[in-house]
Amino acid sequence: MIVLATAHAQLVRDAIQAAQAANDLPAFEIPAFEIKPPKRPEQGDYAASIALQLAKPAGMKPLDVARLIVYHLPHADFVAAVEIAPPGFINFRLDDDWLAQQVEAIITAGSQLFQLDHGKGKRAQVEFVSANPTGPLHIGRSRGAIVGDSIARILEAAGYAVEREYYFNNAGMQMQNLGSSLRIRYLQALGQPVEIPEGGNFYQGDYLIDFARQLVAEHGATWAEHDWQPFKEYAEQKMFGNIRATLKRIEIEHDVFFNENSLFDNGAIWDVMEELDQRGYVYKSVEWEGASEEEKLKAAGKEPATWFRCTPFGIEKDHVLVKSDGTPTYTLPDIAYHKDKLERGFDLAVNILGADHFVQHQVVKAGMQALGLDESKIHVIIMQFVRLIRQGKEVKMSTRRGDYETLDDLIDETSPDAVRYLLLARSPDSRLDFDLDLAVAQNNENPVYYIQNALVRCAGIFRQTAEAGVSDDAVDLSLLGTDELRFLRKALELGDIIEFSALNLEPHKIAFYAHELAGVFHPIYDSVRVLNEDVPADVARARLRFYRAAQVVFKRVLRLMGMSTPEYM
RNA sequence: GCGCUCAUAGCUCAGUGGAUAGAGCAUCGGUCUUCGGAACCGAGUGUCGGGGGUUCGAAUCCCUCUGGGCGCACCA
Repeated sequence: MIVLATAHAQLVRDAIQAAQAANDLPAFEIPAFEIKPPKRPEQGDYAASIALQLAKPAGMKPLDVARLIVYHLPHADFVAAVEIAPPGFINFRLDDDWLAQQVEAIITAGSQLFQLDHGKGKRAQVEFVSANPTGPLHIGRSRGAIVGDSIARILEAAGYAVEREYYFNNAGMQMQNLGSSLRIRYLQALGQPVEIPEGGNFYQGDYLIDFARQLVAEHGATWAEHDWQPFKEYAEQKMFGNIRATLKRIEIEHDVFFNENSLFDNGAIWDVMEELDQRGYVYKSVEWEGASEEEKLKAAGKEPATWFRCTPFGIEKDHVLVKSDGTPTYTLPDIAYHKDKLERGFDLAVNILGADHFVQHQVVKAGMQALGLDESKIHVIIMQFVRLIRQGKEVKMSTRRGDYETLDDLIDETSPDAVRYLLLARSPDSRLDFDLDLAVAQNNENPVYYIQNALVRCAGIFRQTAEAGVSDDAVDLSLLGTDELRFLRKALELGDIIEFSALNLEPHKIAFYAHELAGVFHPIYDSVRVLNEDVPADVARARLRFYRAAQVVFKRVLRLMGMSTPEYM
């Protein structure tokens, strides 16, 4: 099937070139331009403002440019009429017969509807979640999880071979604290009078009490003399099981779990260090080169550390690669990790990060440039935070203490579909308030139900018509009315939406589109009946066929968002 | 203080150079009594945070001010 916005744009581009070849228009480079459905129906189905843009380079009036473009426009079967509107808009109208025939094209495409070849032969990687296994996933991670997986789905629809990756760290102090915390819970489970110290870096969550009970059930008291290490390993394994199970509930499964530690084991971080050094981006000092007097005073007396000179790449200050005690910071393996990504040959590597990691990603990109790598393949989506609202008040979240809201809790309270939709339906740039009461509400304020109800209504028609023996074989699609054609226009926009979302990595467009599509569907459902004595048999059959196509479109859209496609609710 | 980001209808938000700025919810009025009413139809609402600039054209780009959020570690 064709993507209409792109197809129209190609017609216009061909027309401009033809006009230039005929010397009707002077030679100039054709600028990037957009063709999209206009706001008002009287302005056609697709509209272009290119003639206005070209007025200056062409040295002509916009209206004259528009006339020339229209004159040279090649024929296309999907175009019924082209109109010029002052001051120079070109408005296209879709052909009704062609539109009606798209019912068959949609049904044939099925679950592969608007499967594009934009990324054909290309490999994309999306890295998301990437939470260290120190506790269950909490709400703060959930938005990135949904957005990351949705981007992966859209890239797949655009034709990319996509890998979902989870980057984690199972070494370091945090994990040691986790092991120590579990050890105390274990001793408690054995009845020993030990307490988790207040205020320390211990994990208070109840999940460790559960793990401790399981540990006692499996090993009895035999671990009582062990230090934190085996406890850490046990906790880590359990935690990952927990995290993966949670993610699976919202239809997220990663292909690769990348352990940061492997970059230490194979020496990759030291290779990167050496290369950065050779290129002149490493130095040893107690403070960074541009340090203020105040900073120098603070650093006085410290042992020298190893710094990454990243200010040449527009970063405000240099960052430490290796601490004075000889251990690397997070920055060094992170640079090595992204180098590894690029060397694995991905054409596109998308990284979903929280707003607090903004500077860190800049440093990593600087690292890529310093290494002479093509950092343009790395795309970072910075997400603003999610705020949880209950009864109009913010619910405070904390990973360390036990009183936080986990993603599991959220799914239990609402539903996987509500979580997927509500966390997706917002631009990543804006902060997201997740209103628990609204998400729990089973009423029409919740867009999830409005969208899925369209599918349920289709299923209802199919059940009833099957009983009544109405067939939709070999129907005459020209019997479809203007309402059905209106829905088809909107349905065909899905191609534009997928292409745009994939190109700009903006998955929230799909969520808004889904709601709009449902908004076009429901009024039609009311007026365009199949089983009604006033409806002639051949019209009923054509309409039934139409609803089959509608179901295909809704299913495709819901699956692109990782949502279920119910037949009953 | 510096960097990033956000500010659009009563509320939650779309809209990133084009035509008269749009949805949903809420509010008010109506349909209907059902191929699933979790529905449909109709009505009103805007100093696009303020100011300046670029442009034939700005919610959109630039500057500036105000007000939120997030960063500005030898943490990850």
